[in-house]
Amino acid sequence: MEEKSISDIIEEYLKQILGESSQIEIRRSEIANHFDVVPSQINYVIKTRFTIQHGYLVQSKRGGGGYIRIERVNLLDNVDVLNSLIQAIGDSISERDAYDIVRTLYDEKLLTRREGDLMLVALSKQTLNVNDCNVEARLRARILISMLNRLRYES
Amino acid sequence: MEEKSISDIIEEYLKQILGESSQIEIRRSEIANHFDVVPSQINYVIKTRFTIQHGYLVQSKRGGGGYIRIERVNLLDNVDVLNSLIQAIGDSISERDAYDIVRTLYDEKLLTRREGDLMLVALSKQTLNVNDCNVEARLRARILISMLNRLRYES
DNA sequence: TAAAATTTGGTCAAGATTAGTCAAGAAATT
DNA sequence: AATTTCTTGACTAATCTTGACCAAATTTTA
Repeated sequence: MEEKSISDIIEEYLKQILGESSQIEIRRSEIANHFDVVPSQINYVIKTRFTIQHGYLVQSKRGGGGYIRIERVNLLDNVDVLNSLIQAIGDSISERDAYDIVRTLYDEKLLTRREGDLMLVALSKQTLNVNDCNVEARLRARILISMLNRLRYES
Repeated sequence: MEEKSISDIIEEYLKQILGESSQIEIRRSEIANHFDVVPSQINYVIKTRFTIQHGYLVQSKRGGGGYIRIERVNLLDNVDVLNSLIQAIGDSISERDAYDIVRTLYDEKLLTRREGDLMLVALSKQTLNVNDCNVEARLRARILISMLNRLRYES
């Protein structure tokens, strides 16, 4: 609510800019300077909050004129994006990453809250309750991909 | 009658704040400090008094900027139906029986078509893909029961 | 043009900050 | 007296912050 971490604030800032155009290019050091953090914190924010699971593609370039480009994408509409998402899932996915994907679909209004919650409880560690974490993650991947494919065909 | 425990007092305090907005975010250490108890007592209060059976959803985040979020939800009045279904499922259920339950809920208009389909793909033999049939049936039961529990409340 | 210098972003690990778990003992209730 | 509930704290886990070191691209210089 009130005491947000600086990472949360940087996330909001970037998303606010992204609200105006669907793609932005930033200079890492500028953002870091603006929020008075070390440059690698920007990498941390991007790595934890702007993944494909969240519905973002990120590209970057080093050297003079370097940049970090963040692009907002649609997970289900675009076949390429959906494929890269399924590729990112692979045959195994953590509870956290699965949660992020469902959350993104909900944010994009592709799921109702009830549908999203039904998916989340089916993917939760508590429900799956498998001793072996690898087995659990593989099972979660199968369930999630099955559900995504169902959504894909029905939309 | 008797003295209130400190857990009761913390419960009242949280519910009072929840009376103003249907969702609150607290910092565990702040509440613990305010009532002069160890932090884990807050977990105890939440675990015993803010369960889904009581009509609350709880989420949390650790690390800097961490929080515990408590949300009040509206319990629906079809709880009895769901309870008896959960009873009937027990700790194991076949694909066929699970299908029938979902179908029944759909016919009773407790599920939309999409919700029902999402449940079915998550419960199918093909998705679960577990060698041992008993293990599979127990896993299916856990998933179905978790989903039915989600249907107990709205929004 | 090739090497060197400069300018950018990337990785990783240690430390800090927050919440979660569990079990033992105390207190209350039956 | 037995059982249940509450309280406490040691240990665990997740997340965030920082900085040293690495890699790539461009620009400058020999």
